[in-house]
Amino acid sequence: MSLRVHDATSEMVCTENELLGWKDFPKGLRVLLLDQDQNSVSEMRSRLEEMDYIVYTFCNENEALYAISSKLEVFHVAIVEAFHSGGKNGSESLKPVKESLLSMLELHPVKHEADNENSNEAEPLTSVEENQKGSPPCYDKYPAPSTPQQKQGVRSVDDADFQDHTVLSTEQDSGVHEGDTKSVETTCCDSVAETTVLADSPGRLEHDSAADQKMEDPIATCSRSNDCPGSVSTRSADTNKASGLHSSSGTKTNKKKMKVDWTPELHKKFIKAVEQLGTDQAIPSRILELMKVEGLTRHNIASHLQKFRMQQRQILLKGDEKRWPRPQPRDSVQRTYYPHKPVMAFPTYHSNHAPTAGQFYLAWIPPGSYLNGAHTWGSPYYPGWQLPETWHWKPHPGAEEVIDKAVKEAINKPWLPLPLGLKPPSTESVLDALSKQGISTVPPRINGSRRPRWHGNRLSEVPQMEIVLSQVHVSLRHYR
DNA sequence: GGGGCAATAT
DNA sequence: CATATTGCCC
Repeated sequence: MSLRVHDATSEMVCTENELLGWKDFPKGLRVLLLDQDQNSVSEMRSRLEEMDYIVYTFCNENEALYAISSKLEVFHVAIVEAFHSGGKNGSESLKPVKESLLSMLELHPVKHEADNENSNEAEPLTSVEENQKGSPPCYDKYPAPSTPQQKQGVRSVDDADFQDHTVLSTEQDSGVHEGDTKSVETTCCDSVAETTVLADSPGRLEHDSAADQKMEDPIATCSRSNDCPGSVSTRSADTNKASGLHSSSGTKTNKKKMKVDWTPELHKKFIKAVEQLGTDQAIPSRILELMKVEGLTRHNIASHLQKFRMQQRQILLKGDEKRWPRPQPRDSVQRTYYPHKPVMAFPTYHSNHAPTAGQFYLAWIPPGSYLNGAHTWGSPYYPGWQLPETWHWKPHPGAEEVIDKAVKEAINKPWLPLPLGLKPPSTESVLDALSKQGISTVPPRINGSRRPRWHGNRLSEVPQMEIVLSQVHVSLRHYR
């Protein structure tokens, strides 16, 4: 997916004029609409829907960020209202949103003029600066994948008439390169001449020549700096599994552990595997075998998983933090401009990039999981986990207590560590409650020698599903 | 041995 | 400083 972020500066998310410019986008454009103001959301939504766009509304960044980060939905356009009304300037307050858009949607911010001359990004970025007030950010005229890469980068422009446009754009590989890539490119910093070169299936030879890197290569990214000339790139079909390793037999220089470059493509595979596995099954070893990326070790995945989980948590925390703003340092230049700086993000358009149903896979809690406890598991925010065509996020959680939300968050996302300040219920109380609920399948280990420990907010060494489901019941009582 | 976490390294 | 690696504990 590709999108741009466009900061505008009207109080409302979008003025009449601005909306007019949006009318010519293709039908079915998937719009993420984020605005705290319920009325604005409603109005915007109806307007957009009149234009035959598919609108997903969010009144809280947390949810929007989650939707983005967990890739619940593929959005073409994001219209985001900055929530901070004072203090920070727009770009600062929007940071989490932008960051999420960037990182989770795999946009690659590049310094303004730092156009790396010869490095072909795996996912070329196109950036179009939007200067004209009120006009829709130009749409790149449906750039085809063949479009030569344009100026890359992220622009943040503050012009005099209070337009703060941040235009991000990239092209995501529209093709669903379905699991063909089964090797990981690792890089090491000393000269490793022994590169395993294998011809891949479609008659194309992949090699390590940095100068000859093709941008459509899913995982060929070379470090901009030339300090890593010896990038080992292996590629193989499913059949030859050990093909990448055989070279190590003779060469000792290759023994060194090579740093795994988690390219967006690799990360995508990772995400895919994680999604496919679900929360309780998303463990390194399974992810590893699902990714089928040659050369990737379980440790690599474990590490990446760790980072990924932390990012997930960060996103959630940032969302809550913003809902509970703390006093801003009275510093420096108070922007007397419009306090709200809405952000619009929209993609370059691929006529052949109609989102497919497969992209709507729910990230962490696949539908059909936890069938028994679906009713208890379901969050008010994710009613029924329907297909995105039919569901919409609950517009507004209301003026809920922050603590309540934190609790719900913890319950709904038990795979995440508990937020700071929220302690899990004591093991005893959980066990007690479980037994009172007639859940007798849990204690096999518990009755044994060792007593379960808390990992994050779930018990270990008990059947995951049971404890997770049970905890939904238990926690509601005991957290409060 | 594997998962998770934290320290360490780059 | 972010990210990947390594080590340690269970």
